[in-house]
Amino acid sequence: MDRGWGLTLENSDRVGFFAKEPVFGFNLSPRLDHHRSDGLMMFPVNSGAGEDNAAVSSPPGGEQRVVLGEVDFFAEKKKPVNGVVKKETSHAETSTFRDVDVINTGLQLVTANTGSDQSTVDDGMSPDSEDKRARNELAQLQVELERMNAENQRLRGMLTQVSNNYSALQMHLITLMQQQHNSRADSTQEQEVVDRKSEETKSAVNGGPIVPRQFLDLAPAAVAAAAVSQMADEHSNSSSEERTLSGSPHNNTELSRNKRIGREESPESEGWAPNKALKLNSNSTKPVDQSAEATMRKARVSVRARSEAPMISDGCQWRKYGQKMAKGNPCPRAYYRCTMAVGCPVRKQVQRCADDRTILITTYEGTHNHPLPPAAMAMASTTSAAANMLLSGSMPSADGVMNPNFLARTILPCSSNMATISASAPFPTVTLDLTQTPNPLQFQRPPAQFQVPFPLPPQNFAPVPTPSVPQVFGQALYNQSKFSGLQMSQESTDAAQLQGQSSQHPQLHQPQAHPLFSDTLSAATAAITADPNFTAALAAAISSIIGGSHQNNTNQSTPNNHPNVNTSNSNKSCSSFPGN
DNA sequence: CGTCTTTGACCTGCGC
DNA sequence: GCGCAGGTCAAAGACG
Repeated sequence: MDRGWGLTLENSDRVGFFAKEPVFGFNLSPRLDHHRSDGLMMFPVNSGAGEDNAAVSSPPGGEQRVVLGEVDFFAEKKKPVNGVVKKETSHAETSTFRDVDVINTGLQLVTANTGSDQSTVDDGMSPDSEDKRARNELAQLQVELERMNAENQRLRGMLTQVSNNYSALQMHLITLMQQQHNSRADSTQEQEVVDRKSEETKSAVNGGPIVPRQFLDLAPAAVAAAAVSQMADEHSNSSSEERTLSGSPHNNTELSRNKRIGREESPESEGWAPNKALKLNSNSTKPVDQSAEATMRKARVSVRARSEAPMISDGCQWRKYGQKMAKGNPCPRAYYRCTMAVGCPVRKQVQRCADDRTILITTYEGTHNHPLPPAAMAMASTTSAAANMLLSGSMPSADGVMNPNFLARTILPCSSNMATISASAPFPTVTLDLTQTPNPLQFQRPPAQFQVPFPLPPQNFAPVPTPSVPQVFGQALYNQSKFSGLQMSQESTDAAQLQGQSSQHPQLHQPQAHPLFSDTLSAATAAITADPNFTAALAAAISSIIGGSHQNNTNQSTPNNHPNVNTSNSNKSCSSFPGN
């Protein structure tokens, strides 16, 4: 190496080539401060500007570059033209070294090139040179593509790991909450009996009615279950005091329902095969995950849309398992369960509205426990987001009283005709009405205080089968040719907005007061649905899905026909349960 | 033959 | 306790 090629690492982020003499017509243009005491010249390649570039490769001719990992060397060369050395443009791009091995590899490439006989180097203008240059660039592009693919794989792996960790942490949190809840249950129960007797005595003395108290559901369920049960309790006519004590109807209901759920969804039972043993084992303690699942199943999302079809296509596979005539509705109600995976707990009920039979009411319940096809993801994620937010938002206030208005504002801050929350139903239900005509004045961003400022989950990646990942509603939009771009762009926009709000408005974290608000994934997804633009897109997509197969439906929301979204405090939506 | 739908029976919660 | 209503099961039939 008479030419003195070498590589110098001055420090961790500074690297350059040095040479004793110009090589192959390249003017390495060392800066004065890069001359070394030993006669070598230092050519830093760590600059973003063009003047500090010092990269060499051969053959000369055209723009040459040597790609060393993240490093992109551009040559500043002087090409003889009619005996005049003409300086061509050069510029540097990324020059951040990450791996010395990569640097060494690149160095070998450079030295190998520079070690070739100069006679083999043409003037860079011949067809061979053009072809070679093109091949070089193609090879470089391929290297870059491989590097990007590797990076993509790495990011996907990280995403999967994060999702798994999130699920594990969530389950751990629920378990801890459960243990803490159970540990306090005994002492609390005794204390509540004392308190109750004290209150009864007080009421008897005052002659006033006994005010129903809000008790935590002492059933072995997560706090979320308690909160939702409270919600149901609040709208029940009977006194919660009786239920809190022994043999309360409500707790019997919970136990019975959980018992049924345990029969249907316990890990021991495969799929929907009945499990008589579990059915009879009414005293068995149900696992925490079953309680959580039971809680999730309580929340429902009802979608009203106009359709002549017996069922809207949401991308999932369903199997009908029952049909009943509901009171007050001449149209039968059909019961479906998801058959895309064995044991998927998601069910839906389909029924036509009694008032307007062109309206199809689809009520979703539960969360898919399996990856969803792209066509099903939009529907799934949105309904699950609504359900999750319903559960997360159904937190008692400091005084223990539920506020349904808070729920309505939280889930769909701008919803009025579009979405309502029925807390009086046996299950907390969010109803998305996609049959309304639009009101452009209502398409404004929701009040900031009702937005949940959490970063968005990376839902644009391949679906990761995490049990708690919101999956229920609306992902039929996802990747369906008409709407994939719509939803993805909306999500990214919302992600940026939400993240920005998160950093700029720390007070918006107030809803995190309850542990379930730490469920950032669901909350974030709920925040997406809280965005009127998203709900509009959702409504448009669902309507279009329906309309796509039934072109005769003209009075429905389309991408150009957004439904209304504003606030409603309606406590009694036109749900799919006319009898309620 | 396997899958899906139909449909009557059964279970459970809740109101009276 | 009884009846009603919602929800589910499971056998039977239909279908490809």
